[in-house]
Amino acid sequence: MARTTGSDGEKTEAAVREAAVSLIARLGYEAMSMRQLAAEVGVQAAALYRYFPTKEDLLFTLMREHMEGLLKAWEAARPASIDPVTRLAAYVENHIAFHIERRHATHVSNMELRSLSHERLTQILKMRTAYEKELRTILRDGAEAGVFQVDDTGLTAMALIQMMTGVIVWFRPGERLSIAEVTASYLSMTMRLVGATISHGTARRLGRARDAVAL
Amino acid sequence: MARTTGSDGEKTEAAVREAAVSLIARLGYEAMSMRQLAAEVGVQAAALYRYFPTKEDLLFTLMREHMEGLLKAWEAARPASIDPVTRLAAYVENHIAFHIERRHATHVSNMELRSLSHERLTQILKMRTAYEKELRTILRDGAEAGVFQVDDTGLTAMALIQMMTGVIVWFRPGERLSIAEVTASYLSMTMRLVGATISHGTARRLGRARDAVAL
DNA sequence: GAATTAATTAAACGTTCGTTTTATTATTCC
DNA sequence: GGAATAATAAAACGAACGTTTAATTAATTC
Repeated sequence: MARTTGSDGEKTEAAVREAAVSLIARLGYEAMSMRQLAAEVGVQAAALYRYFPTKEDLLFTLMREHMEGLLKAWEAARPASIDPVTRLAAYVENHIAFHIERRHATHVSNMELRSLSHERLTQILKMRTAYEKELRTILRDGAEAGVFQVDDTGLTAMALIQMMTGVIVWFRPGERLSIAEVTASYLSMTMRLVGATISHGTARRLGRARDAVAL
Repeated sequence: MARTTGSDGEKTEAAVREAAVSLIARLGYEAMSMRQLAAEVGVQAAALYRYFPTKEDLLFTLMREHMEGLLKAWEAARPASIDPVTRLAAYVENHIAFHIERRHATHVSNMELRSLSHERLTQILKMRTAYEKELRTILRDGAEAGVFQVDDTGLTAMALIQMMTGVIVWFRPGERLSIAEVTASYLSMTMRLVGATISHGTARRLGRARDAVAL
């Protein structure tokens, strides 16, 4: 047989991406076979090669789009304010919301880096570094303004990112805690960790987050 | 050919473990072939099967011994004191020291869980849970004694563990920061994160840690 | 120093892998 | 409605995989 009734390139490609993220997150990139992926999509393995020339191209595409999405999400969420506390709060909220919504894709982007070619690894790491630099800038500005107590900006940024991203390891939607509760907790942990001096405006802001949890 | 001059089972087994940890950490469990591992040890692939009946047995052995080592290290480091701040400081110091010294093995134990059979996964997770429970107990005791300000003991424990273990992702010995500096920074971040009330004795203890960094 | 045991090599087994080739059918275009 | 094109199936390719079997040699035992 050959082309099947109702088949459509765009639909198939979208289905491949979705199935690939889920399968790679569950089994790992090396452990997932192209035949397994094809079966999940309901297609023959050869059909996958119409959309992605190699298995690694598929992986890279998933990772690149995940990182591009993360950078775009932060661009959209980045506040106009220059207040470091406000900016840090926005960064934390955006980071947690983005990663909880994309648990599988985050898993893939964090765990399968070693399966990329050197050149592509560099591309992904460049995007990641740019994203992390945003946090370091916020921390440095806050430290210089005297509203944060931070020993080492780089170390603190890494610690915060590991802590926040780690939420995808244990968080399961619909269990004990809601996304809003988790976000509020991570926000207050972050602010304490950086020794944030709470201004009047900030206190009102954090108070609102806490009220939301109480609902 | 067959048995080689000077060959010895114990030496070979130790070499296999060592090479396996390093190769799996670098390439991933699925991506590492038994032939590759054998070549690294300087032996034929079939020789590996004298020590580990299957590839998965090898992985499981590495993970189990890593987790057993972690639990034993904490048993040895656990202070007699009932003061939550002292206990938390000991937990953080032990955790970071243990994981920095075993970066590769930690990588393997954290990243390759999905390659274990269900039964063996359960065994490893049981050990991990027992270890994490120690931290939750410290946090709960501290919260009940009023020396820690912690919203949610479980969530805080996970956040701290992710933050601390994450050190192996970016830390490289011999670069900008020493192990002592990193440990001291993580200790103070932890204490701020849990909102620790610093007593006189604790202040002296943390002060000593800070002095060590200044060396 | 012969017999036994431990450690290893060399070769092979069947399976699965990523990928390519070729053929076939559905859809689109004019 | 015929031609062109897009989307797929089916089958095959060579390579690599984990593992097993059989043979061989070093070390140990008595």
